[in-house]
Amino acid sequence: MSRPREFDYDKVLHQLMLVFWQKGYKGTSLTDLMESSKLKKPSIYGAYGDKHAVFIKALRLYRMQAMESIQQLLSRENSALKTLELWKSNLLDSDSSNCPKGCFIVNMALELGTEDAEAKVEIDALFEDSEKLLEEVIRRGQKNLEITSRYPARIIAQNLATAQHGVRVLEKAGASPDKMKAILDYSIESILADRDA
Amino acid sequence: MSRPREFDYDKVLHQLMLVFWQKGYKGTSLTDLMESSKLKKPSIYGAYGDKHAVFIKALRLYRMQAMESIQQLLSRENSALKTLELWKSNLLDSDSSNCPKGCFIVNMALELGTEDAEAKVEIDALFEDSEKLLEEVIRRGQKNLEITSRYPARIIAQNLATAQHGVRVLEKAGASPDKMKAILDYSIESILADRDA
DNA sequence: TTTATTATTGACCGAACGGTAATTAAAAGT
DNA sequence: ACTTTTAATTACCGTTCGGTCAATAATAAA
Repeated sequence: MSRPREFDYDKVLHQLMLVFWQKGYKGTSLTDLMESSKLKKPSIYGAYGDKHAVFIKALRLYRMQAMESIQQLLSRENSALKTLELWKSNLLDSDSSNCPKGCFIVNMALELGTEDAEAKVEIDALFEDSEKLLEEVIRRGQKNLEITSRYPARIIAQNLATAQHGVRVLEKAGASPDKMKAILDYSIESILADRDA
Repeated sequence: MSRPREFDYDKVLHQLMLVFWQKGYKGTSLTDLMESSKLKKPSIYGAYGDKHAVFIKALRLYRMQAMESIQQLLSRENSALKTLELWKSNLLDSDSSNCPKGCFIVNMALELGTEDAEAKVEIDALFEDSEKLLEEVIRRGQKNLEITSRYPARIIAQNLATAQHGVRVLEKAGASPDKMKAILDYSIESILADRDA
């Protein structure tokens, strides 16, 4: 018993996310959001809330998509090495794709730090979850003797996650895909098991 | 034959840098700069130029200080391992010190990306120079058989630099010093030579 | 067909933004 | 003492910011 909205809520939220991803939180104005969504201010406000609420919804959407993406990596029952290669390709592909540079969450972690409590929830959640998924991959690889057991899986996973953050920094700063590839190649190669013995 | 300025140019620039470091470029208003420097708007403008010019001067100051700091690490003729330990302590100390979280340059790299050409000069310069200094340390360590020669010094240095960026991300996001220490410990330990043979 | 509810629109708000013109004050050169 | 030059202060400018009010339009329920 009411007028239905004339736009696709999820589709528009995706568009809004892209704007925040590209321009940052403070760098995005309501005018930017209006242009990309082709909605007027009160429509955005009515559907998603104020600027900060839109932003948090955008962060959450990004996190969900990112989580799904990396969970798919693991669900396919590949070897640990193959999974890590897919992880690497994923990082390199996103660089050449048409979406904004870098990881939205990492970008926002550095813009907002720990000041925005709601944003911090999303940031911490993605960081922890992706670290845990990497740990699971490493654990598998250690059981299969693909990956060194010289260090605990957790430590190795922490380091891979940190390397990923670092690569995101380089990506955003305009580093070449070749350089990013070299770094990720090393990150993987240096934890292979056949070095041990 | 003119009136001298009543404040210390360099001291005030340092203060202004801290504001940009803490609040980011877009997050810093002229009012913020006025409060921290205790100067009025036209005084700031007269001495340093407009907001963007102040910002670039602040970035350059930070880069100079950072460069000097890491060059000092190398100039003391320690072993490569000792130098890397100092490098690690440096990263961990800056976390517990009273200056803003994270690396100013990394923060700005992620806020501005490649859009601000003048800022990009400073960002690229610090990234490249710190990578080169790390490469020099690694090269020394390889000659002394302290550090593995399984990979070229340049690759190892790239990876250490990337780990540093990643740690800066974690620091800014509020990670514990313990976690950062664990990651840096691994980064160093995993390139020691006594693993090879 | 009427009524209730909600989406959309256009106009508008006060506040904060970066920046500047005009004035006053202070030093140095003559 | 007087002029010149530059710093500091005050008041102000136009623009953009995020947000909202009032009016209109569209749907579903009665």
